[in-house]
Amino acid sequence: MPERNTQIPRLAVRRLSLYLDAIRRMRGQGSEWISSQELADALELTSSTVRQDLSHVDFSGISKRGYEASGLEECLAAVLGADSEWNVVVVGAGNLGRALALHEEFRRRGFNIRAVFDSDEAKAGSKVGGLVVQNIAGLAAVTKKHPVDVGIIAVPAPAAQEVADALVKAGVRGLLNLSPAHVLVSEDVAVVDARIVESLQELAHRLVAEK
Amino acid sequence: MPERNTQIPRLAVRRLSLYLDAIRRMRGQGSEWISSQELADALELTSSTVRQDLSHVDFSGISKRGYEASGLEECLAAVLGADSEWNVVVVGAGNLGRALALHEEFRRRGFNIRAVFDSDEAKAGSKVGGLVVQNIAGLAAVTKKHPVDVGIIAVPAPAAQEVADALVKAGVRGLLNLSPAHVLVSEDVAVVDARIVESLQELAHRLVAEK
DNA sequence: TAGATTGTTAATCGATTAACAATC
DNA sequence: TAGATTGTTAATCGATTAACAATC
Repeated sequence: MPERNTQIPRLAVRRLSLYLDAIRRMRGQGSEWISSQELADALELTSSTVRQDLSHVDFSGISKRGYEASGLEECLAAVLGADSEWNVVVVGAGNLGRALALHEEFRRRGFNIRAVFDSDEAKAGSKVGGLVVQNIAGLAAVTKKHPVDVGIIAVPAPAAQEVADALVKAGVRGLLNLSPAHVLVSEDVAVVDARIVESLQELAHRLVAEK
Repeated sequence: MPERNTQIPRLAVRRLSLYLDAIRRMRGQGSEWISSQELADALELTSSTVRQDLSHVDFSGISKRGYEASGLEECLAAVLGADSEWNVVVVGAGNLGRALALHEEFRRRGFNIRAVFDSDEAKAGSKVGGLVVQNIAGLAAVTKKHPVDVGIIAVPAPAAQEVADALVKAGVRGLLNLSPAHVLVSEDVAVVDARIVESLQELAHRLVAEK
């Protein structure tokens, strides 16, 4: 059962996700007990950071042994919603949007792509895996029929804000923004920016600075 | 001319990239002078943060007017390497790898995809845009002929480390890791993790926590 | 038991924000 | 000139790390 009253720091949440992955991998290799030091080594963190992070979830380790792997996995999965199924729509049926809609890793983790939208009439009707690309105008009708948890914004920067507005208006409360644009939303909506272009630019900066 | 002696904090570098984008957009709308407050408003930051960040680059604003837009754009582009052309290879010719290889936004920003690799013999020979997918074994030969600045890791998590090793061995000094795995590299190599899956998981967490 | 590892407090470090003199 | 905005210092805030008593 996750702690409900205190909210977990954003950066800690990110790491909990990494711990969950690492624990699953270690369990696959036969580990039944995992120490904060082992997790730290796998992710290049300090054991202190790991223990601080885990103090935010309601699962206790045991002195001398560490954390019982399957219990911690279950607890982290619950805190992160990784034990649930999520309904996701992708807006933008370009290369990136189609790739994400087909991304096996998402489905494996419970993120189920239910629909793909595009504003381009020429794209409407084309297939992405088992789904038919729909005109963005049909978004509200879809969310009305089946609640959508997350909307992935995979359109060029200039269109990102209007797509965000449309998703929010349709009742979607979680947005993953893959465009480089900053989108403004009301505060009851969660936005995470993927910042792929900025990541490349950060690499370029480091390569420039190195010289 | 960028400051060379003091290194810019990682989070500030990320924001410089956002400022550059915002400035270009504002210039496109006719702005010739831009204040720290305008940039802050566009990105939901404080003007104080913007001024602190800009103090890391060698470009002065002017009291009462703000920053001269074209000059600041040029300066930020230089600091970030956004005024250069970069040679990029993609490893992994799955949905995501192919999408990134074809991503127009990258080319527009000077990140030129020079080759696409995959370990799957069945994929070798297939086309991705104008490029032919090559077997990963040919990586070193390619980097020997033309220096590669950045390698994009677009393979499933279990293969990420060996791909990173291969890229580093081939002399690539910047890695963009799109897999959820943590990769270990020597310290003269820059790695940026895209963390797309973790971003979705963070959204799921917020939706769980909200209830 | 002896020793390893947790959980937690306190210290450190770094990033953000506030404040304001300088100045155009 | 008067007022707006920078550049920078100091204060605050938050995140990471160190340290260690508790304990299995």
